[in-house]
Amino acid sequence: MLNLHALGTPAAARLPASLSPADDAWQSLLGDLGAAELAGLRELALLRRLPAGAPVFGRGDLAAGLFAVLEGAVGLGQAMADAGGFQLERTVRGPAWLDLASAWLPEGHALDARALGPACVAELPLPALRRLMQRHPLLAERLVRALAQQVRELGAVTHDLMHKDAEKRLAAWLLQQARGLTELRLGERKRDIAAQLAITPETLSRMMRQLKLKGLIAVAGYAVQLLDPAGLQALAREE
Amino acid sequence: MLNLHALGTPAAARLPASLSPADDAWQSLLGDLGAAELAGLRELALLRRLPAGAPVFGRGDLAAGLFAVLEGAVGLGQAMADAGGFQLERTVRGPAWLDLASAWLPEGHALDARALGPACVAELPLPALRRLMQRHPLLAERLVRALAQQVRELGAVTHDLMHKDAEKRLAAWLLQQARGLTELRLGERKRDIAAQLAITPETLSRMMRQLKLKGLIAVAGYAVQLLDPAGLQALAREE
DNA sequence: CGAACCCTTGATACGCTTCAACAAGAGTGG
DNA sequence: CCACTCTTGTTGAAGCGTATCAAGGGTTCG
Repeated sequence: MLNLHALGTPAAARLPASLSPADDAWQSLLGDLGAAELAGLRELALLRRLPAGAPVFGRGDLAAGLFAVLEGAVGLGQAMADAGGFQLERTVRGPAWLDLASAWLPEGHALDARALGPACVAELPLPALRRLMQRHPLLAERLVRALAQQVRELGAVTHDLMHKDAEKRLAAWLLQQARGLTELRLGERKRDIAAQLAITPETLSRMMRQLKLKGLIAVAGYAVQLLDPAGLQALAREE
Repeated sequence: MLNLHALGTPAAARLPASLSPADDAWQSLLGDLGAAELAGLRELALLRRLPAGAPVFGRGDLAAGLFAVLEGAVGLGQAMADAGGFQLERTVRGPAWLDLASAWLPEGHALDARALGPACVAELPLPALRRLMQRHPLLAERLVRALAQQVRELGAVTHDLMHKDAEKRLAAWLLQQARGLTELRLGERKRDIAAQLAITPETLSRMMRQLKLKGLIAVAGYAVQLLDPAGLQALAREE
């Protein structure tokens, strides 16, 4: 959803050279901000560059700040008992918020987070951010808006889980990933896509074949063509 | 979750008589606030007293403010084509927030809302609230906290839908409703409870019988006793 | 080359829904 | 007061959707 600026960043050309590369990320996370707000964010953000597989935070850890993925992808899920395993629940592809909510709550983080590839993660420590919010009401409002956006998205996810079967969810997911184009490249392992759709890899494989047989898509490895976007849309719609 | 203050309101005795009855509601929605913030809220809130079945807002309607249920219960779901039908997705039992998010987003409300019984609903118009937030940063922070709480709860719901079967969800729901007590009264039709658990009424009936046969609960109509809360907890836990 | 992944495919099992029938109130009107 | 109808909850039988288990083929990498 917020990945629009990830590739081209046409706005970057117009920004003064003094701005750090993370500034575009803040723009796409919080919308347009004034120079003062950006400077404040840049000053208080703790940037961490992580290798693939590195943990970002753990379930139950006390959250000292807000977390965002600036580059790369981070997985949210549950670490398994055996050290290597990781039951993925959602992947966050930068730039996007990773955990906006936990810092405000006493329970700490709800899930484990670990880098899926090399990634750059920012943490905004809560006390400092709070002060910045008091000086810049615009920033506070933008945070509220970002939280509202997350509420909306999570609500849509629960709705889909309750009312759409696997095929419908896959159709909707393909359309969302394609963002209007008719061709798309799967950016992660199919088993991870399956995890996000709350189905098994086997079922995902079968559903892909179904859509192929129905002439709605063409699949070649990790490249997918949407042959009939309108048909997919109709399929994805409920009832 | 926030219903704790709904019945006893032991704090009410300590408040000056000048405070409107809605003040306790604001306290339980936003936490302790100063007199100035409360006065501001009381001034800008639009209160509506609704008869059973009255619509509160509709899917797609532009949201002009934040909505909260002060008294009674409001259902969130989808109105059916035939005028009477209503596919319930979640019920909000006052005092609790009904829709904190939509006002900040351009898409409007995500679901239809209608009173399930006689209810009292408050709307906080966004422009006025925004001004109030700028004068009272504490209020802004409390709103952020409330949104974070919703993100947390919705995340838990999706997690449960993905990883828990019907029996586990029912066990968890019973424990949550009982709030530590060992006896509880079902406050709504069983089919509505089933809708919230994303199962059919038939399955709910069968699951209740299952739990009864396992000796975990005793059921008599709408009265339920938790005979073995620890056992329920163990059942509700995943794996 | 083998080893370790990943994806696919098939057979089978299980959970839940759907459909149909029935019992138990609550209201209504004769 | 008794039929009559509506609504709700319960129960059973059958069927659909998805998971699970097991096997095979394709890559990549040591």
